[in-house]
Amino acid sequence: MAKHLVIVESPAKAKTIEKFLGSDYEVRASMGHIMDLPKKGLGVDVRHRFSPKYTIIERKEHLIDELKAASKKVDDVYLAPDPDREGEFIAWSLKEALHLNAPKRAVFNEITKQAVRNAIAHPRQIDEDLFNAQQARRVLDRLVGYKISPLLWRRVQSNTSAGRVQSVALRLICDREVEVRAFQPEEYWTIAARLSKGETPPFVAQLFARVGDAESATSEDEEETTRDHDREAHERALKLKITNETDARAIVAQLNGATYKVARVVQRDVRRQPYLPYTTSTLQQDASVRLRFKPKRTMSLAQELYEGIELGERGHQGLVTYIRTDSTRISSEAQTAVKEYIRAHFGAEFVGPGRVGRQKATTQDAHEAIRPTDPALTPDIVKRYLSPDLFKLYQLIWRRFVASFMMPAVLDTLRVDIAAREYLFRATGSTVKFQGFYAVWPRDDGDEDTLPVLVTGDTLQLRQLDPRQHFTQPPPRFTEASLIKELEERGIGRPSTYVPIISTIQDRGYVEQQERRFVPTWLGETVNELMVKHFPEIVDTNFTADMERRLDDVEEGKREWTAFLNEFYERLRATLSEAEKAMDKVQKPTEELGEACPDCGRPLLIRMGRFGRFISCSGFNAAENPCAYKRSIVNKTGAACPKDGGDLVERKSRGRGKIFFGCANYPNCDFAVWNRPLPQPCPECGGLLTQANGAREAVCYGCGAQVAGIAEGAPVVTGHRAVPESQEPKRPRRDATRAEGEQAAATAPARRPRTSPAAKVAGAAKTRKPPAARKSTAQAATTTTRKATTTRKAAASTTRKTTTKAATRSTAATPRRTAASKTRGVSTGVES
DNA sequence: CAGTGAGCGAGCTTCCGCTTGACTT
Repeated sequence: MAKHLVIVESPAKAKTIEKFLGSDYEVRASMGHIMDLPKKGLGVDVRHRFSPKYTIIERKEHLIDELKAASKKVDDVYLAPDPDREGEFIAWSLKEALHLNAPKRAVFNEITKQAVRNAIAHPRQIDEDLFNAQQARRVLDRLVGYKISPLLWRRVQSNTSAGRVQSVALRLICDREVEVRAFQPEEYWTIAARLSKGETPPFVAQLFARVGDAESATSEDEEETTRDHDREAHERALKLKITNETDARAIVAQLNGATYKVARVVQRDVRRQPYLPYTTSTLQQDASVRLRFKPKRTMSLAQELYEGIELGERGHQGLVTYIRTDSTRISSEAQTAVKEYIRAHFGAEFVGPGRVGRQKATTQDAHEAIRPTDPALTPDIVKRYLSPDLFKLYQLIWRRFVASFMMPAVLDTLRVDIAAREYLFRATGSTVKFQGFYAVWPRDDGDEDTLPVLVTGDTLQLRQLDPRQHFTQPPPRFTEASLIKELEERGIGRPSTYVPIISTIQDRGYVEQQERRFVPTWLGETVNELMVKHFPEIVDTNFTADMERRLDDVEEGKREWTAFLNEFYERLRATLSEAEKAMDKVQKPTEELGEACPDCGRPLLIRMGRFGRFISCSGFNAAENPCAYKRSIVNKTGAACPKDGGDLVERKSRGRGKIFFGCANYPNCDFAVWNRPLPQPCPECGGLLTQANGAREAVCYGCGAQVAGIAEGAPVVTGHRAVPESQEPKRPRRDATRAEGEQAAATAPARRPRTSPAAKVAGAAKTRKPPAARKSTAQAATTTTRKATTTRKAAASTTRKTTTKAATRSTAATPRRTAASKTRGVSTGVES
């Protein structure tokens, strides 16, 4: 019989800890919060020190009864929720709900035997200040959400909401949309030269400067002593900007007969540091980019890895540590284990120091980074027990962690400037001199581009000059992953809320996804404008960071939580009453369609409805002879209905608004599918093809044939979506090339200065180079992977931008319940 | 898996953060 009861938050954690503590301890889970403010009503007495009314969370009663019963059977109870604000509140809640007399508070921020035993051996009391900081956070969020939302209901529409986090997320998306709309593409040209030295394979150099423009070329000595950003600034000054075809052709003409001479060769060793282990946010981002998992999918897979997998004879085992964390910290036990693993499998020279991530103001550090629980469980070992997607995610986490404790990679890089008349070309190349963490982690693009051996004064042969037109690109709209990244960097939201935030702004109808990117709706823009105008403090992107600073003071006992709230609420009350007066009721916009109603002849209108825009008769409200004619604005797919040959059109389901595809002749024809129908017929049976696997392949609705490469060979031509999702090109932000059929530049780097549209000079040359340094031949070879260099059709990057708006929109009949005979399918040019 | 608008007036909506299943789309 157990003598002690330990309560933690997560059941998986409970299982692990029970093993550490032995049979005297029973370990149970609270499953997160058990008490909260009531769902209905404010639940806060703003006139009496913000006194909160806490209630047991629905569906938690039964659990609490169980815990209560368990607590009666033991000598003492250890409250061991996470060591952060929320955890302290859960501990307090448990004390209240279970009517505990003198519970002990145990805290550990890593799940290791030593840390857990130590925590149980040295319990403390519930920390009043930490608990108060949570109350302050909770009450502030309640006040913001439950005070502002009702104003929106009255002035905009029902079921809308505002909040400290969601309103900023919406604002980021709206601000970006403004930038995208205001963006003016600028033309620029690059000129690449294919050069060779004697018989060696040719390489590519990019034109980057005109010597005559500079006072003098930088000497090599200066070069080496100048800091990188100074040098870049200098080079920008030299940099040649070609803005039109005439100039480009003129330069090409001059360069065609020129002599190409190596003017300068700079050889340097460059160290590439490994990345830090994953936090929730970085895992979501990386899984999105590398595996194309949505954050929601990533979390659900990660949860499975965390809860444990049946590993044959090894039994049930949790494969990764806790998955909702903001920390890159690694327990010393795990550090020892991974270093030992690296030493044994790669050699001592591969063992690195491990990097320490910077702590941000908002970091709570309650858990370790996301890492494999045991580095010896390699992806290869566990592969047979995992589904393909689970395996991919585990492999990503495993590699990232092991890499983070390996040595930096050392690159032997070469930068070669080539003079031709007064122009300078540049080629860069690099070879891996020491693999370091590249032994387990895919290397970055460009780290293996090589050049022939070149010496100053060498004369080179020009093989080809390649002038190319480009246009600067607008900043990209947010994806789920890039929005999470932005929020995380600003300290907005928590690991457990990144995914729900995305759901919220979609469920409210504030934003929609187009080609995986967020576009605000009319409602979203309207709500955002009202928030920016009337509640600028709340939607200020620094609001949360400021709040956190003040909460720190509360945690440290330097400030009363009620004083903090008082100060905030005074301002909120003032802005609320101001907004109440100044905020007008929003009128939903309507516009003339420019077409007569087929029923009564009055003009048709485009109205804003609950589900977006639709067409209705302006005589809807007429005193005499009112007319209820209406129809939807629909997108055609270009495919025909296999039942009756009607157009298959995009529809939105009720509720969540998930898109499906139905026959335009509904309800006379009820054909509908989830997958997007493709215009081209099945090559096997001539039946209806539908997109599958994110457009990588197609499946025939008729005969079930799977067709690969459909998307590659023949793009969807409905005009609505020229570039299917999975083909969406990764491209440098402002550097899409227009040359059709040519290879685009390397895949987009994570960060590129937005201000510099000039072509990237580096990383263009690809020929063999006699290895300056022999590559390390560690056993790593088997686990080494190479990041596939994605070369995509450059055409795609421009089509995406130019054709998405030139969609073939047409209307199709929407039946009226009363008079189905009046349905019509008329093509209109409805576009904003 | 197929809605939508005005006005009447009732009654409803809403926040963020911590955890998993038990529910049907």
